[in-house]
Amino acid sequence: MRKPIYVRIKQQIQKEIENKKANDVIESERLLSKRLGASRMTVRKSLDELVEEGYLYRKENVGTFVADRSLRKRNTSLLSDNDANLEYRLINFDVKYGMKNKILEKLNLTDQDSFSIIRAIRLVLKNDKPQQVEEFYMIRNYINEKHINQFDKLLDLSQYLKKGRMTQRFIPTKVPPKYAASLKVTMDEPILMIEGRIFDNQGTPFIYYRSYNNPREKTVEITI
Amino acid sequence: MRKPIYVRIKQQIQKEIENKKANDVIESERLLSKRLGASRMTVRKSLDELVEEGYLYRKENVGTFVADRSLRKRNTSLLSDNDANLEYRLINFDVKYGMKNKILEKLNLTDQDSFSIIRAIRLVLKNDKPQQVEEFYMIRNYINEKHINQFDKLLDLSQYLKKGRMTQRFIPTKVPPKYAASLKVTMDEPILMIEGRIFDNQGTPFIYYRSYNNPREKTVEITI
DNA sequence: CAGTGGTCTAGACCACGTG
DNA sequence: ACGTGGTCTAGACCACTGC
Repeated sequence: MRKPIYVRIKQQIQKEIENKKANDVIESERLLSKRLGASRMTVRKSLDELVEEGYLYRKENVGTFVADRSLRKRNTSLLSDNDANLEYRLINFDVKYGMKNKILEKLNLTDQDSFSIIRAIRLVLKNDKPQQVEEFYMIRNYINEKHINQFDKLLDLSQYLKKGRMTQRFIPTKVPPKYAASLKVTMDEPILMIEGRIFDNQGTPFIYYRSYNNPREKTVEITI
Repeated sequence: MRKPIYVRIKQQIQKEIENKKANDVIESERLLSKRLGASRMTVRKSLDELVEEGYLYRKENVGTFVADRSLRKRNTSLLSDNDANLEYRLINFDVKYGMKNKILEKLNLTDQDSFSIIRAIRLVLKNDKPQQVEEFYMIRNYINEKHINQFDKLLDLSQYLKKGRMTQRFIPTKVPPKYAASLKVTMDEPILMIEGRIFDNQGTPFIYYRSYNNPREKTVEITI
C-alpha cells in the first residue's frame, strides 16, 4: 500500500515546524489545505495526530500553535530512547523450550504448553556509564523470524506496540546480586525495576520484560 | 455548545459493548452509520476514539472487535484511580505566598515572582490500608476558584490534562520519616516516589505533585 | 465582520480477507 | 464476489475570537 496523503502532509508539517519557536502560530487549516493540495479533512487528520503527539496545540476559534518541545509525548521512553549516545551490550541470548515458572506465568503459559521463548539480556550504557539492565522474554512465534539475528530490530519494542498494548509496573527494590557489578550499584541501594508486558489485541501477552535502572544515572520519565 | 453527535455515538457504543465478550465482532461502520443515523465519518470518529482508548480494536478488511477489558488505557492510574474503595484523608491544606525553593524551581518560579500556591497533602487508603501519601502544589491563578473548597474536584488531575500535558518521574527512595507512620512502612524499606508536573500548552508548569507509594499495598501500573 | 477551529454529510475509490 | 476497514473529497453550518 502506498503512503497515504495525510502521512506525507504530517511529515511535511513536522519538518516545517522544526524551524519555528514554541507558541508560534502556523497556517490555518484552510490555507494548509490549499497550499498542500488536499482537502481540509485530510489536513485535519495530519494535525490531529501532531496534536495528539504533542507537536502542536490548538486554541479554538483562534489557531494552531507550535508546542514546546519538552511536551512531546514520550510514553515509551523507558525502552526506545532515541538517544544516539546509548550503547547496548548483549549479556545473554538464547532460545529455550522451558523457563522458570515465574516467567511462564507472566506470559500465561504452563510447562504443559508447547512453545519456545527467546531470551535476551542486555546492559545499556550512556557515555560508558551503566544505565540499566534489561531482560526480555518473547514468545517465538509472535516474532518476525527475520529479526531474530538482528538484536536492534528484535528489541525495538515500538513495533509491537502498534498492533497491541503494553502495561508497565514500577517496583522499588534492591539490585539483584548478579547485576550489581554491571550497574555499579551497591547492594543496599534502592533501585527501580520496571516490569512490562506486551499483549496482542486478543489480550494474550507475548513479551515480558524487566529492567533494572541505575538510580544514580537514569531518571525514568514519561510524558502523556 | 451542545454535545456533538460523535460523543453521543461513542457513549452509545461504549454502553453496547459492555454486554459483549472480548474479541466479539461489532457491527460494521456502514451498518452503525445506518442504524444510528449518522454519516460513516462521524461513526468512524467515535470508533477511532474507542480504539485509541483500548475499548475496541480493528482488523483491516475484516471488522471491529471488542478488546479485552484489561487492555483499556490507564495511563493516569496513579492519581485518578476510579476505585470506589478508595478513601482520602486530608492531612494538610493551605494557600501560601512563599514556598521552599525546591518546590518553586519545579514550578519555574523564584521568590521574586508574585504568586500564591495551594498546597494539599492527603493520605489515600483502600479498605483501611494506607496506599500512598500525595503532596500537591498548584499555582492558584491556574485553578478554578470554585473548586478550591472542594478537594475532590480540586485534586482530580484529569481535568487539567485535557488542555495540557503531564510528565511523571519514577524514583526509588526511602520513606520520608514524617510519612513512615501514616504509610505503616519501616524506615529502611525502599518505596516508590512519583514526581509529576502538569504544564499548560505554552510549556509552563502549574501543578507539581509527589506521591509516596506503599510498596506492600500498591502496585503502580500504567497501560498505554 | 472576517477568520478560526469543531463538527458533519454523502458520496467515492482502494486493497484486501473470507466465504 | 462481497463486505470490510482505510483514505479522501468538496462542500456545509456552527460558535466563537479578535479586530
